[in-house]
Amino acid sequence: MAAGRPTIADVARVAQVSPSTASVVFSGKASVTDATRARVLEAAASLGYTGPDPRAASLRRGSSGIVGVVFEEHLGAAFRDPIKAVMMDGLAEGVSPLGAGLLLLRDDAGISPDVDGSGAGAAHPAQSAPSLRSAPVDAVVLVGCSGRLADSLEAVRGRGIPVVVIEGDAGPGIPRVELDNREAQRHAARHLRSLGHENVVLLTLPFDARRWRGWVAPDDSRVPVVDVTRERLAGARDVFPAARVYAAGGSLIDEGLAAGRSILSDAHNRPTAVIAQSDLLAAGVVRAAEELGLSVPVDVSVTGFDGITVDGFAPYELTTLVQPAAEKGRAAGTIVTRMIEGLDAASISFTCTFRQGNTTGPPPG
Amino acid sequence: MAAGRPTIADVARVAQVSPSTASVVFSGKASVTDATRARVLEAAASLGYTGPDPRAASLRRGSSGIVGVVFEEHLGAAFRDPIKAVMMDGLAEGVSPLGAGLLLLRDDAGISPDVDGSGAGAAHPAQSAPSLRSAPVDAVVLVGCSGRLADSLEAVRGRGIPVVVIEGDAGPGIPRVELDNREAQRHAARHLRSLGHENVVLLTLPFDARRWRGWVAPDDSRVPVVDVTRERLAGARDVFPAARVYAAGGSLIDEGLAAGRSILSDAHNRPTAVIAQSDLLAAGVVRAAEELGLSVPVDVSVTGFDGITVDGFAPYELTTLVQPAAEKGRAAGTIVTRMIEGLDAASISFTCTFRQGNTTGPPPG
DNA sequence: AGAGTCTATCGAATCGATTCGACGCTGCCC
DNA sequence: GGGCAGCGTCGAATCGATTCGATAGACTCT
Repeated sequence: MAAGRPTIADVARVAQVSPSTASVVFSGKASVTDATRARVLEAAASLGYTGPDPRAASLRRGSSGIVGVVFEEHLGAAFRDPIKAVMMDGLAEGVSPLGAGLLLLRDDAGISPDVDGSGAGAAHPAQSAPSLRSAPVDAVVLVGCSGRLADSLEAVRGRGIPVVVIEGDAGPGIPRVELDNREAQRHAARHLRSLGHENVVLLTLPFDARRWRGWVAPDDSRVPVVDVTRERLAGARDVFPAARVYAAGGSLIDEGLAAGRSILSDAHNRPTAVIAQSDLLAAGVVRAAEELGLSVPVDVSVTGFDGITVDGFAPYELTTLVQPAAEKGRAAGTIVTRMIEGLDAASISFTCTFRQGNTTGPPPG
Repeated sequence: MAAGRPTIADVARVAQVSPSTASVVFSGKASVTDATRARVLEAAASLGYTGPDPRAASLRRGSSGIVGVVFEEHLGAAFRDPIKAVMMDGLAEGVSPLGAGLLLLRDDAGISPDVDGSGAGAAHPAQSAPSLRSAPVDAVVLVGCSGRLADSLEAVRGRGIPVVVIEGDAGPGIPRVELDNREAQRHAARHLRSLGHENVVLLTLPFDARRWRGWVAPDDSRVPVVDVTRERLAGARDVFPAARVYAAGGSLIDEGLAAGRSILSDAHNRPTAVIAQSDLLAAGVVRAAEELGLSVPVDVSVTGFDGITVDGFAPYELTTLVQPAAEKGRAAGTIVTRMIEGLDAASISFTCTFRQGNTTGPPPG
């Protein structure tokens, strides 16, 4: 009689109700007599029916309850960044009114869909990467997207799916969740200048996906393609236009430590302050200073960026710019929620809060 | 003419082919004349058709290309654990032959589906949490699941969806990806004993979801409900049955630091070695020792667990048990892939590698 | 008591694509 | 030249649930 899994039609038949009624029992979209409900539930139990097939439901309803989150890097790398982790938490919360799950996607997708047109031979199955195109998402959130995947994005938008970008630019018409990176970094720089610092080094996040590290020569015209790096760098230069620049290979204490050694080891040309573009980098610089027998903030001042709790960094408390990471995620969630509901939503910009810790002070001597 | 988004039928009509042919052009499942393909593609372009609707496709094909990953904690918390982050990377790789994305789900779902039966008044829309039941997944991976959500799990299995558990027990018949936690921890303990240690303290991961911290009295009969904690504890006790036990509130350097202060501060009853259940905890204990003017490994030995690179911990190199985190994830991916293909797959157990660092040595005196 | 208002249930259409078997056509080979 | 193989295309059935409008019956209000 029944082949394969039971369907709601089978349940309806056994319970002697119409499929519509059975459906309603599971969705709760209309009222049903207790007796009817009981009969349907009983029938479902006897058949081993465990609820409506999500695939069929999402086709009919036109929505899947899934929000895609696109990263530009290895998933593992994304999760190791504390800011992104917190942001994901906020995002999960922000989309929860949709009853939505988060679908993780890497940004390397977007290869054109037409496969080999070779006539002869068995066509290879052509492994499809998990792609924006083929994912049943109700909305998409791009995290620091790098601008390629433009075609996938176009396809998604063509399907009428809302898209939001967090800290990045995905072209006109796509709402963004932004941070006042430049203004905030300027604030920290002014703080240092008002303390009397003049010889300052800027320690930046990676300039591009290649993540090379080292001094950036003054005549080097390379501009960071990573938005965050570029904006924070600009903010620091607003105050210290001539400051030397050192690029780190990533946001890690160990990267900051290595960079700090390079930056601070030359006693002749040692800066009195280092402006780091992340708290982890800053923590590394502080470690490097310790190693070299320098005292923070007496011999050298260090500022961070992010406002996270650096695990294992106590009793230091970084002078830093606290960014509302969870709020950023939540806002992205709220925006896509609004867009799904047909309301159109504008970009939103968040502001960092300057927090004075114990890693900055007047320059020595 | 056309209302709403164009469908493949519209494209077919414009291209003057049958829907089946148009479908084939996009899926590549059969061969098509170049001319025909071109006509279809052109028609699609002119209509703004960006490819098949994933919802419809997944209904018909019976699979969505999505693997659900269920965590027992806040998403953010999960990502901050380096082991989980690496494991996710491996998992992403392991499921990539499916062309699958990873759907993040929290474990708090599974509330019964029958909503309020109140007759009067407008029924509240009853926000549905993103749930295992309602997610269009082809397979499910449980990460350290805590055993509730048994009902959701039952529903999923009832639908014939493969389930795998990483480090946990989800009942009989569910394949597991395991680690030789007990054996590995025993190895580390024996290493310490062979060095001559006798007064050892065990610093554990949380016992349960409440995450209380502090000494566990010898007569305390509480058994950790968390598998990992329990097994590693058992392994250490195999060698040091009488060792004192201190539970941490989480796997963090700061937790290890706080615990380390408690454990090491009493000069009268100071252990000569601490067996920590994670590298981050161990790093914290080393920091605590430093703070107290103790030298590691001269005054006190410390072992960790996991084999991660603790950011900012150099030049120390923990004596620890290296677990193949990425392989664990990849194996889970492989298993669900096999199960989806109808092959049945057995549980798999991984082995940790003992790595001698510079944080263990003979006891003082 | 009659008219009006709910309420529970039902039927049938619909969501959009995929797929399998059939069919005609071209070209090859003996 | 006739039969056979193979390839490209088509039709029609199917995946499983949701939802809208209709209907019949029960209840309320004056």
